[in-house]
Amino acid sequence: MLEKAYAHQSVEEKWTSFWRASGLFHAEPGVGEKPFVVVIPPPNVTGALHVGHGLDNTLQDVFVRYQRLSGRPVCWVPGTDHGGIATQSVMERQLKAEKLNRHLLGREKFLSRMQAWTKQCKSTILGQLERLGCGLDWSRESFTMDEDRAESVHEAFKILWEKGLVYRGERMVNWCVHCGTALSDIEVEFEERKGHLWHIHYPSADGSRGAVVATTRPETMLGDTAVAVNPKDARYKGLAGKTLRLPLAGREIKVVGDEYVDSDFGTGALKVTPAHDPNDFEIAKRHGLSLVTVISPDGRMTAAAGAAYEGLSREAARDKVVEDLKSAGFLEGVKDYPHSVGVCYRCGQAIEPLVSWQWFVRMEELAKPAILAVDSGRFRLHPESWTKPYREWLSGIRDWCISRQIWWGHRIPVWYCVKCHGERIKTDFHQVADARGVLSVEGPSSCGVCGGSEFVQDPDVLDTWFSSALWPFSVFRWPGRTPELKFFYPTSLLVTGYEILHLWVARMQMMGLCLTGQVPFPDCVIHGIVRDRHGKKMSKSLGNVVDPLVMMDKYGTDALRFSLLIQAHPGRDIPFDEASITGSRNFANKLWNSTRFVLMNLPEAKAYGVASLDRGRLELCDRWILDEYRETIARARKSLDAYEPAAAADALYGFLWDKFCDWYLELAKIRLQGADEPAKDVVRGVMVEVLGGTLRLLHPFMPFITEELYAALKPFAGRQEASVVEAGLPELGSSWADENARRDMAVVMETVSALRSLRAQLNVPPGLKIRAVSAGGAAATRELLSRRADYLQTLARLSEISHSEEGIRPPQSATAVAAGMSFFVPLQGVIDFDQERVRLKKEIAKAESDVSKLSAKIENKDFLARAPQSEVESARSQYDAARERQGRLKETLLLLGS
RNA sequence: GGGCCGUUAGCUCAGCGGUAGAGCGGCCGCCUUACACGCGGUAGGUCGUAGGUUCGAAUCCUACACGGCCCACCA
Repeated sequence: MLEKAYAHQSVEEKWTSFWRASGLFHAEPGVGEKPFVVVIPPPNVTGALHVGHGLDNTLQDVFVRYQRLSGRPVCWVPGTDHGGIATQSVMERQLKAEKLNRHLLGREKFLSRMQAWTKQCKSTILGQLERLGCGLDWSRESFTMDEDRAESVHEAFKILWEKGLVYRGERMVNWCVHCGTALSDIEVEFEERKGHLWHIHYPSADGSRGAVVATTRPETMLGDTAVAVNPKDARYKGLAGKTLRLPLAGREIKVVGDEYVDSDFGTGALKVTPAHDPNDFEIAKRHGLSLVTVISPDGRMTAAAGAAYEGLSREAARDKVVEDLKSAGFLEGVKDYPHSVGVCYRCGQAIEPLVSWQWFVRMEELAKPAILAVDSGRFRLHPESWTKPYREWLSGIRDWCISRQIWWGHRIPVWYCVKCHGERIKTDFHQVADARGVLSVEGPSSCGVCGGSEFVQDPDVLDTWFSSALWPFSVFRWPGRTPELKFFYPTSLLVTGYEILHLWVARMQMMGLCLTGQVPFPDCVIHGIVRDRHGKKMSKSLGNVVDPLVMMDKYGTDALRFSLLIQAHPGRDIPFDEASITGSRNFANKLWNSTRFVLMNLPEAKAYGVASLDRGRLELCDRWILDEYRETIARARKSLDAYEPAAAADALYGFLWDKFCDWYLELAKIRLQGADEPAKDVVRGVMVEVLGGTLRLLHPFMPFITEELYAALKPFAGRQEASVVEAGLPELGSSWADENARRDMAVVMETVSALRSLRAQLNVPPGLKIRAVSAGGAAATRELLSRRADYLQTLARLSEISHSEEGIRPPQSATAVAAGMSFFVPLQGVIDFDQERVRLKKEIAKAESDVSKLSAKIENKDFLARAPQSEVESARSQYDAARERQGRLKETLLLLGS
């Protein structure tokens, strides 16, 4: 016998090890039909999983288990991502705590510490995924930086190199002075920050007035090499071509005319700092201006900034420049000026645009097939509303900077001959123009140009997203023509959050198309972010982070999963509240107890179910629940097929609780507590069928509890499967649809509700059984209620119910009106007639409002003429019912006297 | 500056062309032998605003307002 309440811990442990040993989620290439294949978005090895991972992986598990349940083999590939900058930063923080840094340690030692950390982190993460119940194919665990994946990376780089799609170029890149590396454009986030706009006077070299420029970054003036004005700006007519004297530096700079300058902004004169601003860099190219680099990659001022500033941080230099300008009389004004600042997506520090030599991937050519794929429907996003932003991003794409000046990652497989380039190649790599690299993984033996034999490898590593972009095929050991690749690729579905749509999804599509000629996955489910209960993003600094493990310990994994899933409407963020987990925990308990109830009523192990049901013995509630069950199966399946698990979860929740437990089981008790064995067997058959099927449908959402309960139920269902996922999806043919049962149950339910409401409002003691006399009504309704008097008696707690042909109201009665009938309830001594009058008046008011609304509708000529016939008929019968109800209520009130 | 999404009961959200729903919270009453992680009852919305389409609109269209997000090189 089951415990009284669901105790999740032991159940979870039991089934976790069962699944691991079962091989249920393992597929072998070439065996059977092609499986449903999903690759996990590999979590970074930076620590533990958060609740966002919980959502992402639960969703995948739902789809995977749903497919498995429907009989299709599945292969869900687990793995982790080395995480580049993010992971290196974690390690650097650890080192700092030990008063160390990576340079003190050296590349070798640093990397071996990284490996150790990664190993530990991987096992934590994979363990947590298992704890979440994820049906992963553990035999296929991959890591973006293991040997097989390294081979994929090298091959991808080689193909891109050979196609001329990867190149080394001198560009202005987004530089993070904190992380010490270049970043791609999409790794820069923009934040609105408080700042100032300074107006600085640049006098003319000939002693005339010159120009005033506006800037938010005064420290960069030390690197100015021009001032630009719009040639159409009347104020500055004739200024272009003149020479100005740069304050503090004393250098002479030219004024150039450039259409880029917006005359309406600031003073209309723009200081040009080509080495530290991307727009200025472009202006400089157009006008052949020189570059003066005043900020170095470590964020400090260079010698070129002048002796007074050299070595100062950017921030300190700003203060000093402002002060110096002020005392020298060049500062014309300053005002508060909030503006957006680009910051590093990993550390949040302001990005410094710097010019250096980096590796890039030409994107335009890669994007074209990806655009085609989404336009032709070969690649679909869910919800569909993400298609447009995705498409537009692809069509405006710019080259991707893939080199990173960190150590943790795939080293760029390019080597340089020291003899050809000189010793500088070893130390000053990023400043060496046009270095000619040789593509090689292990290093070439001799230089094709000079025959030299000393080579140095490119010191940089690839952007972590480069290896991520290959993930859907690298996990199957592409470029090897492995059986796995052949069988499992392309994959079936990708599930991920919208925040990495560009960073990851788009790049997988592009790389997949370029390198394998196929869309790596035809469907992509985009989910939202898990936020705190007020809709705020979770962050450590706000202290609103929810730890999924704590939630699992406290409420159970199924409760956590279900509460996330039932809120995971397509593409929407989820406001996470502990209260919603409580609700799901309660649901799990409801499921547990309803199964317990069913089991208590199954005396012997035999194959109960729809197949062995004597249909001739079914009564109203049986036919009704089977009809509802049939509809629920259809709705849940339809929603799951459309990748909308929340709608499916909602349908199942409502069915199990509100229909099966609150109505069916209550009515089932009548026969179960009786002595008619064949009747009991009918109920048992229905209960086992409906509950068993519901457990199966719920399994993708709540895998643990459903395994446990199904295991307990299956001896009574004639089932042998070791796991519920092998049991198949429930099905019920159209012959089980039953409009009559639906209609009749509606009458029963309406009547029961009316009687219960009457009892409660008149404070009839719950334990007291009351008598009811019905009057009026259609013959069919009367017949139904008399046939199913047992339902009314049980659910409304009636001692008896009789019908008065004459419609005589017993004295001292309260009256309920439902289903076109009156129900008189004699309540001598219990009833308070004042209260009864109030209650009736309230009901009359409601009925009157219904009547007037409906009469307006059915008297509307346009409605009658143009609305579909079925609609008109339905409105008419609704009107009749409301009229009838209104009449009965009024009559009753009249009898009571007002 | 573009684009996307949202605005429905006190809170969090479903519904997306036929007289407004759920969960939580509130209130009233119940330990009715599966479940107090429960049961019954009940209050509470002119569905952001203004127009339009339609016999009929929370649901479709157009503006606007207010949130949020994404993209964009405005000092």
